[in-house]
Parts: sequence; structure tokens; C-alpha cells
Amino acid sequence: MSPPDFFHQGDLVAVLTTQPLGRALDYRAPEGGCHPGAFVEVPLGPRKVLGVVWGPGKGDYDLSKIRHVIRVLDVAPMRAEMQAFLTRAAAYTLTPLPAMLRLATRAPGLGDPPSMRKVYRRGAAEPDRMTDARRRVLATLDEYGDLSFTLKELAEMAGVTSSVVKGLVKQGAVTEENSPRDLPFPPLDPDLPGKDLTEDQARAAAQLAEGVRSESYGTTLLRGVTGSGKTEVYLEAVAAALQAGRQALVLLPEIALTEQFLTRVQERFGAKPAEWHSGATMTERRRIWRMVGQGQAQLVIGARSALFLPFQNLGLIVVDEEHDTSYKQEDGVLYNARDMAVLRAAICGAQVVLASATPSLESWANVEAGKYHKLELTSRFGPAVMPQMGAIDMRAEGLPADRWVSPTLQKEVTARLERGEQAMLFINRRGYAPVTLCRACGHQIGCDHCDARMVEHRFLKRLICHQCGESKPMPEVCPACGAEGRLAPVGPGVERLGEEAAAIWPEARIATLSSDMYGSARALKAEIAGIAEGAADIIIGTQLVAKGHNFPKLTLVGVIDADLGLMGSDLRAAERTFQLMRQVAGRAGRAEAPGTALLQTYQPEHPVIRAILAGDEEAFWAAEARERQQAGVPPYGRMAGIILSGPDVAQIFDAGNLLARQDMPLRRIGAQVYGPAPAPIARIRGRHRVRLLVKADKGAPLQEALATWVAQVKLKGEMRLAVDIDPQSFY
DNA sequence: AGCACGCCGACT
DNA sequence: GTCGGCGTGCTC
Repeated sequence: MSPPDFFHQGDLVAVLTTQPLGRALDYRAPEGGCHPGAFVEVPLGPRKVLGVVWGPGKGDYDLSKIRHVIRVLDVAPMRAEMQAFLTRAAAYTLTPLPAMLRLATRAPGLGDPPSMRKVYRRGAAEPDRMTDARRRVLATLDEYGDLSFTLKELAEMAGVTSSVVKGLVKQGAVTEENSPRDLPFPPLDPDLPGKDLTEDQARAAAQLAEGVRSESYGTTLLRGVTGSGKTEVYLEAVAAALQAGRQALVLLPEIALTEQFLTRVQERFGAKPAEWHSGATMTERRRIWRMVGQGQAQLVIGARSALFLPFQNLGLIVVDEEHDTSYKQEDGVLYNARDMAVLRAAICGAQVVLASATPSLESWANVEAGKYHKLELTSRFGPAVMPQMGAIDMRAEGLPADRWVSPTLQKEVTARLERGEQAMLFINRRGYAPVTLCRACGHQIGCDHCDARMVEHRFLKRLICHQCGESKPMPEVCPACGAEGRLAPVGPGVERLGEEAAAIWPEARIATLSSDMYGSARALKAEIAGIAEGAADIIIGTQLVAKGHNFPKLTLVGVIDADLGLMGSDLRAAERTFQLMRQVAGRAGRAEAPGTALLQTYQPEHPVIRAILAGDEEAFWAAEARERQQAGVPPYGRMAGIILSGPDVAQIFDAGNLLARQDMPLRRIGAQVYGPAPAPIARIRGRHRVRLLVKADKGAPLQEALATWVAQVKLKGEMRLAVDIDPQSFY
């Protein structure tokens, strides 16, 4: 029997709230009735809470106690496919459904009446004097017919200042009126001419567009080296979605990427898309949420949480830099946005494009298994070629302990500077030094709340814990033995490398780029743009610089410590190092000048280093796949992490041991439990952490088994248990 | 998540 | 006797 499409006043309805109750509660439909999926306000005890009409009521509760829905909110009802997506995502990640719903209602003031603001449209009168600027404003308004715009939008679109618009208002040529604050986004025009595509790109674009036009589910891995024009190609898929009247979503891993990206979108479609990210204001969030829900935002560019926006007619999801580990949410609801994108698309009949120069092994394996299509972009724009790569064997360089730039690398950088080119030194460590050591007693300054060492940030003049963000001023005396002036920085960070570079090349203009050195993402973007145009000779950077920025004058990249990340028990360490090194190397030689990438390493014979140097990706993936297959780990097996946390170590270990002993539900599906062991970071924010790992065969029903297994123990007090399906990070 | 209820020890 | 600690349970 299909679910009813309307509930009349007094009908029993099941309402799912964002309160952690674990299930929907029965209410009576309000006066005027409601649709399934309606966003409602319901009484819960003494409070009023937000909820969604999930379906017909179960009727298993004392009828006399059932209360009425207070009111239906003035937003588009949640679509059945969104309900299905949340339900399946909750089941997959073993997250309570209310927590999932919370992700989908992350907009402020959902229940508020629409707030007002001033908007501008074409008036009847003509201005007394026509100027160039005025003409542009009126032309812009005429172009969009009856649509109206805010002052800022209109001025920006016409390329004038707001005073021009205000002048026109005085003359009556433009009218000013109050209108709801949440306005539709300016329409995008998919029929504008795109950039010229190479034959390779055009072929890939055509295939993606064809997929989109099929209006059915499919996932394509779009692989192309840095600078091969992946963005232009998938923007054509976006164009196809818009032409078909469907919405599109582009997920990006870093907010630092969006400015460059928005400019490209604007060039392609003539207007800016909606931009959803953590830095968005409350007003922006509410507008995007509402407009997406009304189908009046055609394209959203966003961080992973944009997946939970209420799209009405989603035809395409692009996951750019799909291998990026920041797609895995690491606190709160643990989900991988790449996998959830595929799930959402499968439910609503949309296409997924996973774009990367260095795909994850998971995606590589899905292509091999025939689940994903694959498109390769090989040719590059212009004369640039992939950089030459070489290793610098640090064992032969005889470098003093507190220096990081080898003589060989130094010589190479100097040569570039003499030719007026740019060089980049890459190190994946923020701050000045990762360790602060007392030379008197050997004490290393740690965080008071975490089992982690504090990192000196000389630029901020503080010690910072990279786990919990706790910071304190740099102490004068050793906190352990009280010795004065004996604290010494150990190891390199990006700031310290900058200091060394300034000593080696006193004449050079050096720019150090680290996310914590700029007050805002905007300031950082401006800085990067300046550097790309040649405002610096030497760029010193962390991870940040590896992510898609274009530096046309850059011809040399020196990777200071290519060994970082090769070590440790993390099963993805080799994969991540491989991807990172490839990306960094891809920074060099994007314009006319050929590039070189040099990796400083103490283990030049390591398979990962050798694969990078040889540029032999297929060989690397094949070897890595073989190893994981033999070990039965993802993507050839399934894993889950269980983190028990609480204030008392003994208590969480007891709970962990109890769980490990009651492993019948897991044994039944042939899964094994390892642990409990202290989580690699055994204490975060004052809470101790213990971890169990579960390993199962690929086809095993892991989630159901985990659910029954975990339900056996009842945690008391402050103890918490979190299940992490497909863990990415092992520390 | 909140909030009430209730069962114990430490105070007026 | 009564104030308040927080462990337990409920919310349609």
C-alpha cells in the first residue's frame, strides 16, 4: 500500500524530531492538515521542537496522550527521496535518524516568517542624464526582465558602485521596495559558450553530458592530471543538468578553493552560484536552504554538508578532488561525503562525477569492479608538461640537525631565482616546531587535555595543540623542572622553514602560506592570488598549496620531508603520501617553463617514493591493491572502528573488554574484533579514548551485526560510544 | 537534548 | 528537617 499523500486534521502522523529519541513520535495532524514530509513544530514535554512528518502514525501509544502538531512551517516539505536518503545514510553509518535529520535542517530560522529587505527593479521613468554607468545598470535590469536584485548584487552585476543605483532610484528609473530577504539566485545560463575544449576534453564532456541527460543514476571517475582541464569538463556536465532543468551540486574539499572556482563558474554561466560552507552567515544559509528547496538555486558549490540541502530536482553531483580526506567527517556524525554523494544520487536518479588527478584506491577499485565508469584526460593545455621528478638522498647530504634545506635543493632554488622564476618549498607541518623540548630535563611540552605534544607557533607567539585547539603562551621556564632558558624547538614546521629560507636567500621575497597565519579565508585567497602573479620568489607552504592553485611562474617544487606519512600503522598512509606528492609535484611547470620536483628523502628505495619518481601510477595502485586484498582490508574488506570515550580510563577499558568478549553477533557473520587498545590519541579534550577495530568480509552484513553487538552493553555516566564505518583516520 | 523525579549525604 | 548532588527515565 502506498503512503497517503495528505493527512487531514486529527489524523495520526509520525513525526521525527531532531531530538535524540531514536524514533518518530505520534501526533495529530493540525488544523488544515499536512502533507507527508511537512516541516512542523510539535510540542515535546514542556518544549516546542522542529520535526518532519515522516509518515502515518503507528497508533501504538495511549491515544489520550497524543498531542496536536502546533503548526506547519512555511518551507517546502521534505521529499520522499530525501527521507529515503537520510534513512539509508543513518543505517549505513549507524547514526540515529534524528542526528541525520539535524544535518538536513542546518539552517537558522526555519520556522521564522520571511524577513524583509530592500530590493531594486526597473522603474517607469528615464533618468534625466544618461551616463555609461547608468546605462549598464538599466541594461542589466532589462536583461533579467521582471527580476529584482539587492543593491550589492545589482551594482556588482552592472560593474558600478552602489551610489549609481541610488542615483537612479532618486530619478525614478529604478524602484526600491521591500521584499522577502530570501531571494532566488540569479539565473545561470548554460547556453553561454564555454571555454574551447581540446578534443580529449570535448569527448569526456560529451559523455558526462549524455549521462546527465539519461536522468538516471551513474557514477563516473573523471581522472586527469593537474591542469588537464577537469573543471571545464565537468562544468559541461553541470550545463547539461541545467539545460535539462535539473539542479547540480559541486562539492569541494577546501573553502580556499571556491574563489577561483566561483570566477570560473561565473565565466561559464554568467552568474554566481549559491555557495554553501561553514563560513556562510546565518542569512546566507537560510537563503540557500530555502531557495534550494524551491528549486530556485540551480547550482550549489559547497562543502560536504551541502549534500543534505533539500534539492528538489537534483541531476548531478560532482565531487571534486574525490580522494581528499576532508570529505570524511571526523566528529559528530561520521560519514564520508563521497560515499554519501553516490548514495544520494542513486536514490534520486542523478549522475555522480568523481574528479581527481589522484583518485582514492576505493574509486580505483570500483572502476576495476565495473561499478563506476572511467574517463581519462591526458592532454594538457599549452606547451607545459608534467614535471621531472627526482629524489635527494638525505643520507648523503650531511645536513646539520637544525637545518632542513639540503645543499642540492639550495643550489636548485638559487638557479631558479637567478632566472626570475618561482620556487616552492613544501612541508606538511604547520607552526614553527612540532616539539618543544627542555634541554635540562628532557621534558616535552604536551597538551593538558590531550595526549599530544603542543606545537610552537612563533607567528602567534603561542603553543597550540593540533588536536583540541587549546593554546597557551610560550613559557619562559620548563613547566616540569623549572629550568630557565633551556626550552628548545625540535623539528621543522612551515614557519621555521621560512626562517631558514630567509637566512639562505636574504634578497628573495619569501611568502609563507599556512592556514593559521591569515585572519580569514578571504585574506588567504588574496595572498595566494598575489603570489601567483609573481609577488613572491619563494613560496613556503603546507598542504594548503597542494590543492589546485595555479602558479604559472613556478618551476621548482622541493618537498622538504617526503617521508612524513609513510610511517605508522595507518593503512592509507602510503596512498595519502602518494597523492600528496603527486599533487605537490603537479604545481610545477603549468605554464611555458618546464617544472622540476625534488623530494628530500631518507628512504629513496621505498616503494612509494619509487612509484612517484617513476610516475608509474598504475604500478603503485596495483601493488597497493594487492597488499590490501591480501590483508582483507578496505576496499577489499570492511572495517569499523568503535571508540569508547569517558573521563575514567579503567571504566572505558572495562566496557571495551566486555564488548570484545560478547562478540557472538560478530562471529556469526565471520567478523573479528581487535582490541580494546588505547586509541592512537588516547586522550582528547580531557576524555580518555579506547578503540576496538572490527574487520569483516566484503559482503558481510556488518552494520546489523554491529548494531546488535553494541546494543549489548549499556554505558553509564559520561561514557560514550561512537561507531566509525570505513574509518579513514587511524589516529 | 532538556527536564523532572527521587534517593542519598551534609548542612541549618 | 531541608538543600542540593547527579543517576534514571520520559517526552507522542
